[in-house]
Amino acid sequence: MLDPRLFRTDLENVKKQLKLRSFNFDSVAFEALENKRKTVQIRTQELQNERNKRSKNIGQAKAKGEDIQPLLDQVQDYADQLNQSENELTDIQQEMTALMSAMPNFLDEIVPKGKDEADNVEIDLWGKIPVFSFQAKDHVDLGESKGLDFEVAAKISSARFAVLKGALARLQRAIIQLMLDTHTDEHGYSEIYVPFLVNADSLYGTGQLPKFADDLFKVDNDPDFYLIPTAEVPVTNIVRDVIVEAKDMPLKFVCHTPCFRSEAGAYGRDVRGMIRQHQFEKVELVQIVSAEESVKAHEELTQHAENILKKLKLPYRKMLLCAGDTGFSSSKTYDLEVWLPGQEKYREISSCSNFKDFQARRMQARWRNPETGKPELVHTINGSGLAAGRTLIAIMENYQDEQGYIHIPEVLKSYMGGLEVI
RNA sequence: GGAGAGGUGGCUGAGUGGUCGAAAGCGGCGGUCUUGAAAACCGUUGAGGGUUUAUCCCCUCCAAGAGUUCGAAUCUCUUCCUCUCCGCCA
Repeated sequence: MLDPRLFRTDLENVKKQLKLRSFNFDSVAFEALENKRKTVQIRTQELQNERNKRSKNIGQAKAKGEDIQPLLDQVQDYADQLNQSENELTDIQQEMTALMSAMPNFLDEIVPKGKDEADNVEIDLWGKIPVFSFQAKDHVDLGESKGLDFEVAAKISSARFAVLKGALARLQRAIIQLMLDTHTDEHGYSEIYVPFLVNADSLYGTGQLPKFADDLFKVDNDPDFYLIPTAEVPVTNIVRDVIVEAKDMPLKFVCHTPCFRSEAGAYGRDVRGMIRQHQFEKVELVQIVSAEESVKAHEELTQHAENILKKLKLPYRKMLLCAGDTGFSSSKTYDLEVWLPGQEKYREISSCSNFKDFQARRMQARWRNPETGKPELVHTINGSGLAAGRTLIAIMENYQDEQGYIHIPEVLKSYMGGLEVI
């Protein structure tokens, strides 16, 4: 959520910022609503004040044993007026909140213009793309004889699910272990385990609701639960409605969870293989920091994700997303894209975003700044470190040999019980 | 799932219709005293919002929502959560 004060003090800038995101903002209608809000709120509060004063008078008169009937008569006509005014105010406030909840975050000024992923800017390139003396296979062909099974998954569930058996299942687990160990032991994160079903408030807090309900799996319950699309949701919401003490800042969490996405808008995209699934494993990094620290923390968190790719010796590039490709809640996002020999393309394996105070305002997540003694909104930052399913694909494809074997990367061997080749 | 007890400020905890945003204690902050510190004493100490240049002032918030009332932390209803016992269970 954007700061409501911006709408009152600098509406022109709001218009300009939202236009950068191609968000159609009717500022004239908004301003009219805002003016109405002001009038109604002032009137409501005056009426409330009047009611409070008169009620106190009645209380005092009664305490003295005076006749309160004349006072009661006076106050009669207030109830209706006040009630009407309060209802009107509530309606206006709800309308404004609904409007503002649907507005995307402001982009960081460094974010390049552009409409889709073709306009993203490469800012770093790491590793050597492997050159094979044979036709490289993709993970589907490589996995066929090794326990990567889409048919069984389709039978048990549906398309866009995968079953992993034997060494491949273990390899995915090894990848997750490596990530968790690296982030806790070397990057200073605390590991955390969280629920995979969350309530609507949590999804509102991180910005998936109300706008992106179609991307989520909803579980019929009263009240409804949703399967998490990313660990970002439960982990970030830890600080919802919390004022974090300065001594506990920054908060750094690493969390492994499965992620569930309906992929409603992705019919026909990436239908082959396990690039795009309804369920996948991910290790997520989340930082809760002060506004002052947030730029630095975002850079660092992205590097933490990059370190995993480096350890696995997987070639990747780092992209700064353009305006059109940056997510709703984010002000600035780096995508890490790993090289997939089977597709001869770089594909997203991590997305690291700085949400600034956008999620924090929705969540009322604050920290107490010792300099002012006052609660201030935190900044939230998160990124995949990394998506484990896609990491598995990347390893399969980059570490293949002519016979179709997959070699285990050096750093994973200790997690694989000595297994060198699958 | 059944029965019972509860949810009050950073924490403990009082408050069953009328200046209660809320006693008291602890903690925090400021001060007196001290070479310094502790102890003692004094003062201060929630969040959000409106208005304002600012102060003042005003509104809202005692799990959440609805209701009764001139007036609700206090009464009624619904929901959620926590604890205890029983049942079931990895």
